[in-house]
Amino acid sequence: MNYDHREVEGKILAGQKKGHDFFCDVNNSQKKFYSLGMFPYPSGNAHMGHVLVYTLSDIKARFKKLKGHEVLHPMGWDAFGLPAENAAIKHKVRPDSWTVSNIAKMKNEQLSGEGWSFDWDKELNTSSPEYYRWTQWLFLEMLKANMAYKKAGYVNWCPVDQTVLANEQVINGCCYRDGAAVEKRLMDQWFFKITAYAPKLWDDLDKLTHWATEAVAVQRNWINKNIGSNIDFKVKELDETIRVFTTRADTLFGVCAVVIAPEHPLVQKILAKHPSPEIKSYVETALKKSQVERMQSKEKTGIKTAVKCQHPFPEFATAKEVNVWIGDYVIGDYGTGAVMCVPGHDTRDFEFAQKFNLPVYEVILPKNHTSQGSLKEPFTELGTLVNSGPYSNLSSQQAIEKITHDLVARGHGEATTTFQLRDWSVGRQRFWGCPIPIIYCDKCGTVPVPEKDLPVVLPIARDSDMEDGILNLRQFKDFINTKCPTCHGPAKRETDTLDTFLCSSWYAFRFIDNKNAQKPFDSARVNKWMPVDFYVGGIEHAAQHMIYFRFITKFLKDRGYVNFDEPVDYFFCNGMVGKDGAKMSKSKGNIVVPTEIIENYGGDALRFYILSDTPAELDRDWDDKGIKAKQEFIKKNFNNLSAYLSTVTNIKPNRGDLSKFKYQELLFDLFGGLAQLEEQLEKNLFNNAVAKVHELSNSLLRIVNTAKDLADSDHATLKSLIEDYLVSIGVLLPFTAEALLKEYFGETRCLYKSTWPIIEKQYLVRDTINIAVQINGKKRALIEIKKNASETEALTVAMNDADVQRNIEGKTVIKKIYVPGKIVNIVIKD
RNA sequence: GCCCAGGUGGCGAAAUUGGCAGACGCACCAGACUUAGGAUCUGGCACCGUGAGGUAUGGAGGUUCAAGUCCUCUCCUGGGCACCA
Repeated sequence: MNYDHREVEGKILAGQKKGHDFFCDVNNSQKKFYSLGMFPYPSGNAHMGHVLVYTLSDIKARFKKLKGHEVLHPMGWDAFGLPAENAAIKHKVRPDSWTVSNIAKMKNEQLSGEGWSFDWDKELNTSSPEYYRWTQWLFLEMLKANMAYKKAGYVNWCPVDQTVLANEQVINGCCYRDGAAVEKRLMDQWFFKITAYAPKLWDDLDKLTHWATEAVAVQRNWINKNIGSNIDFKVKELDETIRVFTTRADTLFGVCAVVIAPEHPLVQKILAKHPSPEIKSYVETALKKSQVERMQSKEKTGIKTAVKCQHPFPEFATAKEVNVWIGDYVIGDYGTGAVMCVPGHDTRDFEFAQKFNLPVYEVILPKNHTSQGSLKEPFTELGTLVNSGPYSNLSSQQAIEKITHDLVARGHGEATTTFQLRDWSVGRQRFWGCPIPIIYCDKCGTVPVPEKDLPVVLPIARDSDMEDGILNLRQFKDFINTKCPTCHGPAKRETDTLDTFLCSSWYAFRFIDNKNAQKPFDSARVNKWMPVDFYVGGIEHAAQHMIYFRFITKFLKDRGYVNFDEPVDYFFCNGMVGKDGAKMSKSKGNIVVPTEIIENYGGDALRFYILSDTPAELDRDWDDKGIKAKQEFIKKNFNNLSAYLSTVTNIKPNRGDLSKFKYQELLFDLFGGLAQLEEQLEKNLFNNAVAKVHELSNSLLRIVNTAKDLADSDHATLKSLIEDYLVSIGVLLPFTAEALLKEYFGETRCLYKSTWPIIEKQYLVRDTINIAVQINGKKRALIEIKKNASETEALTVAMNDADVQRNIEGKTVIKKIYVPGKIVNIVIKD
């Protein structure tokens, strides 16, 4: 047989389609393993990123299956979202047809030749009514728990996509998709109260010990817990209070102004009392400014109001009363949307004060320093208080505690914790998404669609619906006009659809019970199969998807549907696959297409190459020479093993008495190598596993190619060792391994259902070992000693070594160290 | 500014608890077989040095019999967050 990857792989694939090879029995959860790669968006184009992700989930799945686990390795489609809608508008294809044909293309043509062990029985599609019915159910659960609400608020508006964006979709003030500058707009929006879970999401980060550290860091950054104080400044004139948030209550006596955000509710009240065209115009301009503009203008802007507020400790304060300013450097929805301006000890406040000539008070001194009189720049670190009445001379830490305590006593403040995490805006003004199950009735108000009426089915978009280049649920009168579930009078449906991140926030649960028509999933079953044991995906999903996934899990737990806190035990962040030092992209023309690679080199070569050399968590650069070498490695194995195996077809593989086997060295190499391969697969050191397969192959082929005139018993042993080798490397090279097993070993089963070889541990050690002899820490000789050599024996061998003798000649030996089995170190001096 | 990950041959990288630095592969060099080689096989390959030997894991110190690995300081690269009070 001469290796031809098309023939070998084609045969195996053809066999798989007939069988049910990768079926997971979810009722068998005694020893379960859930391996999951983040499911793809069905764009119709599989790329190398997909190849890496699913090869990783597949290696893990195959390995665990051989080790005796019941393995769930499912695949599905994150099928709602903008591209389908854009394609619809551009090419006048129905989004549902576009999606369905892309799924078929990806499933049958693009994601099939890599030898992945997906259980297609568990397939799901988030855009199918069978699935999104339960996404709607989840929305209703949120509503029931008072966790979903609609409010008018400033939202991120993308002028290009004509839609609202979540905070997570705004990158540096621009839309994550098209880079357009995001505007602020006041709109009615549905939100999920994820902030209610901020403390849990924060605290439980400590439980994520098996997550990629950078992913945890991203989450920490995003939730960003700040411990501080809320402090009230009374506005007597308006009988109002401005509450500011600060982490530095110790700087309270350095306040020169209170600055509120343009969005702050008090702005309108101030304007009502003191109408001012200047203020009105400043606020309007600030609100209209996009986030980019607000961030990019380095210069501080602001405007003084006619209103003053009172220091909570007027008796000790230098400024007993300070002006209220409006400044757009204050963020409306962080903290209380108001800050105390302490120019002496905060960089931004300092810039603000410089710009508007506000007084700078020095109230914190660096440790062991005296007053500088006037501050040239803000001192923002902790220190010792000064000019702070009775709090002077306290350390910052002491003062934060004492001042906050005293504020509470006066009713002027409280200790508090603030999170940067904002509520999740889940509504999208988009057609191709999960309809929000809400009906608006003039009589009854906002009425949730009763559960029995789910799903609220998305209407079918016909060509005529897309004529104006717009596709929106508002166009579908039959959809909008409905009856109120409560009073049965005429009513209208919600026309916003749900953020696709909601669809993907619970899909891992549904895989476990994807055909359930009564419930989103069976709780007992999900409790057995979750959390996901191995979750693979890019770091780019560490913020949004992973936060929502965690949030929904915690929410479902509180609602009694699941009994675990965290959905993912092990989160593996794969690196990116680039070419020529750059990200693959159409414009650069450096895209490597997986299907073409499979056609030219084979699926096994692709799998083997994509895991080789670079650790899977790091970015890698595609190299055509690399995959060529892998193809040749596979070919060499296939041809050489075939050549030997075809000469011993009449001999049954049988380990027999290994101690009598002719090639004792092979036993050491093979069992040792397999033990290491096992450990590397366990620890996700995939590039090392590839190297180990190379080593195993080198050892085995050396023997196989020279095996002549052997006794039948030696042939039987060798053949059995080859079988073990094939089963284990089949985790990485399933086609090649399975083809040889079926051809020469009478194997009829799928390789997936085989078992990991038994490793004979007694062959992992040799009778004698080579250890290095160091002199003053430098290697000078290599000696051979018995495995169990005593210290005296080892040192004697070392001291008698010619190289050692030469090096210590004429010197005084001070100390001799023997670390059993490791090293000898002789310390000498002149 | 804050957070995270890294820095080891020409390249991608290996290296249990500190214990022979460079596994495995790419590229390269030499040879064999070939009409041919972008096929295959054999050997070589950190650096300096003819050699003995010396020098090497970003840099500087330290701990230790022994440091890529531990400690202190420092430089550089990549990534994330960011007027978040």
